[in-house]
Amino acid sequence: MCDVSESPGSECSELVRSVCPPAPGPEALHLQEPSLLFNRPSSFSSLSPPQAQTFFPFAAVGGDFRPGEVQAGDFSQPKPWYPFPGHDYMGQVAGSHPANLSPPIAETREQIRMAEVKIEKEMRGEDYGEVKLQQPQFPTPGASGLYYPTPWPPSFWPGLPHVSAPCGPGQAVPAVSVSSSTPPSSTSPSLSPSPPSSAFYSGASAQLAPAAHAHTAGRSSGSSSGGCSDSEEEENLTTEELEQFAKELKHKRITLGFTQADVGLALGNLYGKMFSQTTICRFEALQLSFKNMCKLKPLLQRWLNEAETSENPQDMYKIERVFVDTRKRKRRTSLEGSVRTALESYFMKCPKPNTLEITHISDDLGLERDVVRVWFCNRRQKGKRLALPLDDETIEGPAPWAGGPPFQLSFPVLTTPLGEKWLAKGREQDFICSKPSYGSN
DNA sequence: ATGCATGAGGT
DNA sequence: CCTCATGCATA
Repeated sequence: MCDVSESPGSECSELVRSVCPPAPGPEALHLQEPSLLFNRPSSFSSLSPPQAQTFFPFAAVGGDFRPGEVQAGDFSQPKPWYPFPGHDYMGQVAGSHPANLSPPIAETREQIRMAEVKIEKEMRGEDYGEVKLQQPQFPTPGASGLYYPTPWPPSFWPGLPHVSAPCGPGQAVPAVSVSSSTPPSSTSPSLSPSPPSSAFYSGASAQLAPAAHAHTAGRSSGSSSGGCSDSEEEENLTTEELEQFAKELKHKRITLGFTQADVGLALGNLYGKMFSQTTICRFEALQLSFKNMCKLKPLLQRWLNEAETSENPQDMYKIERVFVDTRKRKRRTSLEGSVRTALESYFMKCPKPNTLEITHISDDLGLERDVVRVWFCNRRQKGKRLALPLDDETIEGPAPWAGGPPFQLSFPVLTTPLGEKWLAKGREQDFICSKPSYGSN
């Protein structure tokens, strides 16, 4: 297939051009019922009943494409080639100012490392030196949603072949390079009553270290939970196992009164590798790559085990961890709805624009090139991890965005969220933006 | 919960 | 420049 890069400036550019009207009014979305766009086998609907799982090939999860929230108002320009409903973007106001006030205290090994190794590079004129306090969240036993009835449909495809060796050699998370030191400033501004914050990096890290390289590579038969003797047993987990575990994790976490952030911190406290609320959230929501899920599962499993057996998990896991990141992060760009729409349009036409195209787009929309580039990267990433249920096309035809849909799946569509994401992921499907041959196939 | 960003590791 | 893992900031 052809990759954009191979046909530079050709189709993509044109597409882009056609897709994008002059800067001001790029919104050109044609709202359609996703269901009309793709023929989803009936199995689909039957499988994802209550939660109206969207079969939307793209981020059905939130922000972007929410089939249900399509606002017809905005996009009045019918663009037949645009197969997706416009996502709505709630008034996102960019009025954030990172006001920071606490003295910088680098604590995370990452942060520390970065701080020294990296020093902000490009801050356009206005940079916002922001220091962030990672404020621990209190265990709000109900806050995050006490219950999650999510009846996930049983996934019916066995272990994904392509992901058999999930935790590939690729990027193992360096278990914990926490090693050295940087003694945490054991300040405990938060709630935890007991954490020996020192234990944070020191001991714990060691445990994981091996994991990093351990990667139980191969696909032996997976012992899904206790498998690897080593620290990590991410072997060949099946999607079912992961799904189940994620559910279990969430349930127990909530039951125990922990927030996602708590868990993330706990992992750091216990095993040296800390994670953010975001990551835990994505894990529970199965929004991580299969490989990533496999990698994290063992850690979470351990946390869970400990949390369950511990009499006073609260103490053990709630560790205050407040650090300040000295790094300066570029202020988060808040793209306007119309701009986003335009980007989406471009994306549909060409998910992988080349340099020139990116420049063109950024120009057209009046955005920084980098913003556009990153946007596309993120969009692609999202597209991969979320959905793409019918990636059959990937195999037999043009990418969904390249052409028109109605594909007939040769096998039951994956209905579980996991399946969709992971399948897509496992296939490593690549985007193709050169052929605007709609309906080809 | 998720949008935009960073950075490591690959090509 | 990309992918991927991950996280800050924010809706």
